[in-house]
Amino acid sequence: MEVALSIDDREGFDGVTIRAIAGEIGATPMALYTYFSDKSALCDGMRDRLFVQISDGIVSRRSWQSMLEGIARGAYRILRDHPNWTPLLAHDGGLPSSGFGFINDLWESMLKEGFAVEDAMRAHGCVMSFAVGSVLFERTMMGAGDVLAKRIALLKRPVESTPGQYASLASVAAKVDRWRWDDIFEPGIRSRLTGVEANCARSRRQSGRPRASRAQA
Amino acid sequence: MEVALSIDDREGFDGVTIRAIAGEIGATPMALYTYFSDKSALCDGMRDRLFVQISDGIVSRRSWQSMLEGIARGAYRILRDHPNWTPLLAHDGGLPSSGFGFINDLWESMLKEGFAVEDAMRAHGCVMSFAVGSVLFERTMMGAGDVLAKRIALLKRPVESTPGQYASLASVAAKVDRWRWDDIFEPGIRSRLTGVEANCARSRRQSGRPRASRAQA
DNA sequence: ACCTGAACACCGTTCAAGT
DNA sequence: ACCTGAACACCGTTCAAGT
Repeated sequence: MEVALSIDDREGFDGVTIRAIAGEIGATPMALYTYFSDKSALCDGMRDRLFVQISDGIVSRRSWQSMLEGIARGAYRILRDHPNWTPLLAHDGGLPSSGFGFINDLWESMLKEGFAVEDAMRAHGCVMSFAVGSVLFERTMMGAGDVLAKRIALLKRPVESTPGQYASLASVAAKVDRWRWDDIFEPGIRSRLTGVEANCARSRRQSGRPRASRAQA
Repeated sequence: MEVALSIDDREGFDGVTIRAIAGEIGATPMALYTYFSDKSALCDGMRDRLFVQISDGIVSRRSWQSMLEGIARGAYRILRDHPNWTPLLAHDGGLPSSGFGFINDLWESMLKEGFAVEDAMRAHGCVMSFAVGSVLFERTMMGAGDVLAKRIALLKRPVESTPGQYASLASVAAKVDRWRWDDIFEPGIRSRLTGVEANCARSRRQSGRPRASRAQA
């Protein structure tokens, strides 16, 4: 699994072949079929490892706020550090089983704090969508080149080929090489988290349900 | 291109082979190489068509608000209707050239209305990340099965196999079959859009720059 | 410029055979 | 249970050849 992810990192998702993995661990391609039924199962395993790496970075699990923040930041950071892993997100399979424990704890904590079930999903979705969507947005907007220079070139190329046609695009492209994407992500994730917290408080007031535990907030 | 997207729809992304496309349009595989240099160029073309389909559904381009709302809703709706197209998002290549005109118009309108360049990117990213991230979140959470039943099964399976272990997961899973994801997405996108508008107003006050045109607001 | 058909180097996977 | 090696049906792509 680790070998597969490391190949993905270096060669891209298309480079992850059963033959390549086998070669790297010094075995025959068919030897791997003892451990995975087929390639789709191998991708499931990679998704599993991805989720583990994301949740491993979470610093605190004492409140739903810190868990939600941790899982969102982790997803963003890991996918930014390993852009070639993003195709794993688009694959089928649902939440990997390695994530059941964490998600269960997160939801338990949210429900305990007064979230309605649908509001918990809404909050969870709001924050996580922003995190993984940010990675996709940066890639879609700026391209997925390894070096920033390539991204700038991608955005500037059409502008230069037809001067004046895309004036606003050009004015943004001119600034892009001085951007730190974290400065875009950071206020965004903060804003989502405070918004979610405000919704929780309001939902608690409406339902008249008190907090289960003051200590966690 | 349309044939490629239709195969993607029916057979999944892995089914999109040069041989399959050629067979469907009644030609030899090698005949396609007159129109695409290689498979990566073919994927670029598919991304291009995807963007065109998304922006075709935009109802009004009179204000940056309606453009931003339109592109976000379009991305969400198209990807929900064609889940097998999501892998195209994870591919490299940057913004397809068919999107230059629209994005240029959007940014021009935002800059005119008083957004700083970085704030325009922030707002654009906030709304679009939520839209495409929502699709991914629903797939990651619920799996990508065609039928809702399969999604429920995916979430319920671990719960049933180890009863009581994931109580909160189970309580959410029990409600999932009555959910309409649009009811999660709808308030989310509304909230993002009003938030962005508030930020624009504040940014305009801070810079002391007046609106370029009252009519557009 | 556009299309063909044979060929090449790859891929996931099956199968029969070994330990 | 675990591993091998040959084989099969596929894939993207090259190449020489045709119009």
